[in-house]
Amino acid sequence: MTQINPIPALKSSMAVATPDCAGCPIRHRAVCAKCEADELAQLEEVKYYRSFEAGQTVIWSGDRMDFVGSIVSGVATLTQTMEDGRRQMVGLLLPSDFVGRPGRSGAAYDVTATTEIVMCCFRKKPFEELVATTPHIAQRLLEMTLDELDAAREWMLVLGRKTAREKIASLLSIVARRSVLADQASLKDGVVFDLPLTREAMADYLGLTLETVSRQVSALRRDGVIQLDGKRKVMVPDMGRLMEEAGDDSDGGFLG
Amino acid sequence: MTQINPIPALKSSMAVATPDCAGCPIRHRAVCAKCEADELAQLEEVKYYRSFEAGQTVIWSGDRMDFVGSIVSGVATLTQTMEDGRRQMVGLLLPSDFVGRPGRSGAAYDVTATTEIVMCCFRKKPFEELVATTPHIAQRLLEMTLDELDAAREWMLVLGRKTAREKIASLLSIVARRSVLADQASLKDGVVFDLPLTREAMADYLGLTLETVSRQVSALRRDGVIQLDGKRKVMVPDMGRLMEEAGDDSDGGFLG
DNA sequence: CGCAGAATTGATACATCTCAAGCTGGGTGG
DNA sequence: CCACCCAGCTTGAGATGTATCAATTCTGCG
Repeated sequence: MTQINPIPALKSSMAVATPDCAGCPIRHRAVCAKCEADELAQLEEVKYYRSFEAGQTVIWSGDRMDFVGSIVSGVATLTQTMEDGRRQMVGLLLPSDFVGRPGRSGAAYDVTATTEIVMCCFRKKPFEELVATTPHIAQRLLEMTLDELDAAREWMLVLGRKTAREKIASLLSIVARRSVLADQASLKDGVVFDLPLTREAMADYLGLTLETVSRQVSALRRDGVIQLDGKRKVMVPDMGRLMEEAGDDSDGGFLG
Repeated sequence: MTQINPIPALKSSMAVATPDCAGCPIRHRAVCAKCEADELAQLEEVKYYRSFEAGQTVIWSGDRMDFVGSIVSGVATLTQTMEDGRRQMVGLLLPSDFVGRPGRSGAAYDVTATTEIVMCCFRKKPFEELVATTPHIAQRLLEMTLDELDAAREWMLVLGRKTAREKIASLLSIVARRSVLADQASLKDGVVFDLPLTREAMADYLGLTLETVSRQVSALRRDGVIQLDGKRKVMVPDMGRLMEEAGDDSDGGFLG
């Protein structure tokens, strides 16, 4: 089903087409961020690129996983599904995020590409050995896992205690902040970014129905908190206002 | 406010009164689980015990943290609070769980003792150095963080998609499983354990109001899924039944 | 152009929240 | 020793936010 492209056939982005760590767009933020040249060389021996189309499933929960890796470009999601079909997204994977758990054989969640994505994969066994022998990799992996844990806990507050409107505002606010970090967006007087999620995906993330998501997005637009351009582009004229709507303290260290 | 007891004054448990790693009840499950004798010796140099009474706050969110550590006995909680007072519990800390984040100066959450607890604390600075130089500690910390991340993600499903009744059943089921692991409970035909949480704390964990928690606990008792003995002791005659009520797949690998 | 997937909007149902009384049990002081 | 007290808990009745069911209306694309 999932075809393997050791050297990915990319449509547009040539930057990733050359699988050389030096020019990698996520070099300084991914699991390899702390690596020295020799350590990178070791990683390059067990690495390969793989791309997935929008909508494609990267791994099914429970499947054997023979690789771990980083998102190089695009957006993927981590979801959990109950027997009766109820679904909850438990992670939003953006460029530089890590996929997979060293030391576990099977995938714990469904991983799905929501846009076309390119992944930098490492064969699992040798990568685990590198984690054990290369402190720079182990340290970075710990840092990233701790960050993910914080993000998951922030999300628990969103899911457990926030209203539908606050949930939408929280999601937009988080994606906006990460977009600015990745410099994929501009900050001028406002912030503009792509939100590559359908209403249904947003609902799965927020523990809502897609109808409620639609209503609340419309309400935020009516109230001037956000502007929409087409289906995917979001403009936030005033980040402070958005974060107020999210129920977060004033600026959360984002501005100033 | 928080008094320091380098050698804790314990009422009953003499096992912990001697701060010697060899006889430590969490020796094989805590952050030190993988350490060799020499590594333990290094840890012992920067470790001290500290105890907190039930209800006492261990750390306030935002406070400077000069230590990290393990829960030796008792139960503590990690909570997040919004400006308007809404609260969400984001972690339940049981014996062997780790408190604090290496590499961060301030606490991100409120940590509160819900029973009397004993902590094995490590001075933060030297502990961070040990993490950097002792792979066995760094590896174990990564393992534990990954486990916590999984737990947080499981909790996201509970918060986002489960009904009030399923939420209660999920909480009981999780505490029951951990109690069995810690052998603090018996399994015979059923499972018995202490639930050291008030209705309000349960509500904060589950994203419910305390009234809804009370109603659903009563309903589960009426339906014979659980039995209560006093305010804290819970009996589960049939774990499979409880897990069905939680919406989890049949036995989740717990039985058989 | 016209189709299909995605999004919006409306009307109603229902689970949980909110507000408000009581209850219970363990500790305390008269 | 018993009455009181109080935090924690239970129960009830009504309010409300979100889900559910059901049409439409967009939007991109073949």
